[in-house]
Amino acid sequence: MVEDVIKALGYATLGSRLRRLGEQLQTDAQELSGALTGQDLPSPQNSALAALVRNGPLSIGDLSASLGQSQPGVTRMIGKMKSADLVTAQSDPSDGRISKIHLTEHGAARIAELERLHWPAVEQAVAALCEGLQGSLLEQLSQLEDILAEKSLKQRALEASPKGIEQTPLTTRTPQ
Amino acid sequence: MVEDVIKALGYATLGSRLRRLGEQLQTDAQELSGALTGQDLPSPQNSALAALVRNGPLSIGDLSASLGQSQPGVTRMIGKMKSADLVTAQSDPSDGRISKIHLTEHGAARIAELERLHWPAVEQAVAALCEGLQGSLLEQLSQLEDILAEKSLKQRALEASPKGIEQTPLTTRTPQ
DNA sequence: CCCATTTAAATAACAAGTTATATATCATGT
DNA sequence: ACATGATATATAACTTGTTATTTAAATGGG
Repeated sequence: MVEDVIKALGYATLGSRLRRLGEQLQTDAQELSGALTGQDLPSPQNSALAALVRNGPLSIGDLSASLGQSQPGVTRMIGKMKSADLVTAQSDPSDGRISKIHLTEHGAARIAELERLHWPAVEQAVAALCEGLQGSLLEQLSQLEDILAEKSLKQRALEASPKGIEQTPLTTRTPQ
Repeated sequence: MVEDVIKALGYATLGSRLRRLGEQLQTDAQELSGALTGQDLPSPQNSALAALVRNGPLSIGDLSASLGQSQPGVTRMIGKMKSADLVTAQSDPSDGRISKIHLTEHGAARIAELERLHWPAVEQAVAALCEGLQGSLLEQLSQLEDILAEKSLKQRALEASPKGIEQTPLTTRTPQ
């Protein structure tokens, strides 16, 4: 058994640790979603859909700010979402540089499904995961890592509520 | 002003949020390190060097477990570190499949510098950042995001201790 | 009115992670 | 002792993030 260096170094490697845990959570959440809806939506596209349904059509720049990631990254993601017929771009009549991203009918339908099945389930499962966390950030991260290592998010969620999961509409939620 | 969707959605997008914050912290820490040592070491290679100086020569597999990332990822990173003359590979005499990764003289020297300047500074700066965090995981993350947005890790660290920063050797630290 | 600057998005090149698969060596059972 | 299976690493292809640069459109000063 080798030690977990990232964990052992504490604050010196907090960035790597957050990133590592975040990647795992994203993967786990996507798996859970796949099990629930039968379809697979890449995790970053989830947030983009949420941004659009919450705020209406947005420019690439607004999406970039809203998701907290670089403009070229958003441009590429939107390109994929266009190919998947989730969104379309319409250039702004009052400013030709701006490309407003709209949901397609298919995209809106997909969101309805996500709101019914995916989003509340993931939120509930992750909230349950975090329920008992206590102490400093490092301590809470260790607890979270241990919990996740023991049993996957998907397993937990499916055991906790194998059938329907009630919904809280994402559109009306306020930032915390 | 557009809202921060990842933040607004709370537990539903915790994975993305951890990842995003982790990436920022890694970048910030690398910048701080650059300012202190004049050299730039990619953040993941830092952890690999730490693993090697703490545990001695390790196989690719051990490194993979120790860093908590996939074997092919480690193989590629070690390839870059070989090119940078930080490590060398020696195949294990008792098992030809195993490739033991050793520090080069240059790698060891580099680590000595990191132990003197980089690692304690980053640890101290990040610890200071996290000092006042309170509440649930989401609350602590929000606080951390706000603190970092206000002033970069590098700025803080250089202001707090513009000259020398005392060291606590990484090799003798115990996992928390 | 036109040139210079600014701004929005697109493109290119790179980094660092992933999974799936191939290759090479070791271990084992008959 | 050799064929079979297991294990360690390497390779390939992909994802998703980044920065730097290019292109196209809008704005503003002279």
